[in-house]
Amino acid sequence: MEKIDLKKLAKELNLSIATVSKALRDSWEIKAETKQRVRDLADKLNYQPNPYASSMRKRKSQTIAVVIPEIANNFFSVVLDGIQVIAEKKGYHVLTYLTHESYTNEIATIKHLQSGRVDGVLMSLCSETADYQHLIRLKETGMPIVFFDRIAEIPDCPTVTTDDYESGYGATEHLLRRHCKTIAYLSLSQHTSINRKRQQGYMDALKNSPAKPAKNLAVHCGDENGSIMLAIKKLLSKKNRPDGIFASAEKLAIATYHVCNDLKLKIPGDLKVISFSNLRTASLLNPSLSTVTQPAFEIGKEACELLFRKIEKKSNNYMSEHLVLKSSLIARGSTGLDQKLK
Amino acid sequence: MEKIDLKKLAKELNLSIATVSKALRDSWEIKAETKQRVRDLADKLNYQPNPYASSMRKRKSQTIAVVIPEIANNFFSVVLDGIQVIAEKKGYHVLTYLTHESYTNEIATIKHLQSGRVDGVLMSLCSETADYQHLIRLKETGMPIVFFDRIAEIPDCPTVTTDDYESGYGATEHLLRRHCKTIAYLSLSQHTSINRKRQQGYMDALKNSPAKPAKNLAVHCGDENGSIMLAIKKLLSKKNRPDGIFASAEKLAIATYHVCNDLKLKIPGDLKVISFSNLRTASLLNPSLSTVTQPAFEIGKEACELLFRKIEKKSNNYMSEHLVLKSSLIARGSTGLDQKLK
DNA sequence: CTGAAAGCGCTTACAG
DNA sequence: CTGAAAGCGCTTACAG
Repeated sequence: MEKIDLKKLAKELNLSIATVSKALRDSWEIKAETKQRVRDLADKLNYQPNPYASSMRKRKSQTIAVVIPEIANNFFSVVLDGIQVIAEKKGYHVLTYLTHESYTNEIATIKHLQSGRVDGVLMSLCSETADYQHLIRLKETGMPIVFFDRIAEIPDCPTVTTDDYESGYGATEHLLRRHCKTIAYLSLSQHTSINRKRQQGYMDALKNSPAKPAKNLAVHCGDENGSIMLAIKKLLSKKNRPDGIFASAEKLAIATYHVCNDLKLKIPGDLKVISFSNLRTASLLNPSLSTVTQPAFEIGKEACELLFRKIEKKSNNYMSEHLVLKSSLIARGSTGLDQKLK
Repeated sequence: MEKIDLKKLAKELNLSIATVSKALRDSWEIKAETKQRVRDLADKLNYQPNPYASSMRKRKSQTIAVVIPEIANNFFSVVLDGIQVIAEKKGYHVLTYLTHESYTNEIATIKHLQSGRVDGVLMSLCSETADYQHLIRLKETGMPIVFFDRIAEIPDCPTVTTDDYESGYGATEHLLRRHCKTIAYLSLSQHTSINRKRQQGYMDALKNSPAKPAKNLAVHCGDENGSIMLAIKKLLSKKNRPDGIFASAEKLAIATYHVCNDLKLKIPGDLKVISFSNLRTASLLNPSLSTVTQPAFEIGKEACELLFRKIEKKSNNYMSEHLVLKSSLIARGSTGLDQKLK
């Protein structure tokens, strides 16, 4: 089956390429009858316009890029789902790039994105990223960029985040109410803006607590499974170990469960656990896991909608928007509250 | 910051566009000194070639499409991870399309893919797909297609699957050994080839069983969460309810856990459960879930590698390859085996 | 209402 | 070793 293009349609119809092109785009310049003939043949021969030719001519690619640290992750895969829904509605295509939490990868990807392959970028920083020069450079080429969750604060770049300070405060308060005296805040990396906010919420909640817990324990475990297990094992093996864990990422909670199994520590008896998490099985774990859950699907949708707003009124140098969505705290068995919530 | 293209580089360097282009592609026609000058300026000005212009000229897009039913799913998101790893290594870009289990969406996506937007397609069928005409048409345009997991059997299209018959047999045998008398095989949809194989394995295992379980119970629950819960609730409310569940998809097992909570049925006491699943938290569930786990990451990698082999020797009409990877059965608490496996 | 022509930013066969 | 020219498949301002 040969590839069919405008030229072939034109020849077959005894029309010029220009006329066929206009007919297919439903131009008012073309009379109805001609449009019909053209469309009929295009349908019959299953004509699909070459997107790259149009892209070049129109200088827009109908494509956006999503740059995320990883994909095999409940949070990011659901965000992506939300993004895809909006992009599809707009007739846009979605290219995905994974940085695998590596700054070097992130730089290479962002640099490539200056090529004009996409009309806009949706992005969540990798944990190593502390410097935003590569992103500022991309932005300065006129590329619309919207950050979500792990954001960079760059002028004119809209962001979608969740109420990280409040969630951090709330989760800590929850542990305090559950009578924890020593609460460890676990995070993967200390550099992200999110982490700063969550940890600040945690610290403020401790400060305001009448109970005055003994210590402010913040442990940065790194990003690798090995280092995470090790850090948590070390933490929980001490004789003055914490009696509460506030995990800022799902994998830290999972690792905590495993370590508790190994060390024969009982959750919630010996240790109460609450975690930022989008696990769909949180309520089925043993014990069910108390979570702070971010609205991942909405984050994806909102971020994508902000991006399209930015793409569509590119010239308009309007204020950038910063959307903050609410996470929800769901108390379950790991903090001693095993009422069956639906 | 203005967009920089070959023309600008050429002007700046007092060279022709052709020379600059060749220098950047390291052509032997260009002398070393010129190459250096060109590269230096390109680096300095952060030149990125317009990919769509090259694509058009070279008639390849350096892009592949991944068409999957959903993304917010442990299996598919890990497969995608594997695909991305290989694609990135090859310098290819990855477009993702979700069919959301809808045949209509699948047809529209596949039709679009005839446009030349991508050089190859990696695909897992949606559950509604029973007719392959749209795929055959795409293949006949010369598009390399590799199917994984939910495959279509189409000449010249390589496939990557797992040993579904054997896994179905093995999981059923496992339930029989755990003294189940009536085993329900739960699936989302009955049309997929995978399902046929798994179910065949299940039925043969029952047939060969000395125990002769009372019934051959295969329940097709549909794809929506509502219909799934309903079907399972109905099944487990009967007084001659099954004492074993073999779930061919993770969400069926999760629904089963929820229904058991509602109906106060104990797993594994009243009901034993084993499920195809890529849940990373299977071992932490209450009770831990016995699983048949597919090597999702490898599936993605292998499928992507097959695709590149196909893309690279397009002319060569070689035999299509059919790769079958092994799933692993991990017995846990939900079938009464709670030894802590690591 | 239709068509010739220029051009999007590249690559490559060919001439010099 | 360098460059002029054609062309990838479209779109669009312009002429008729």
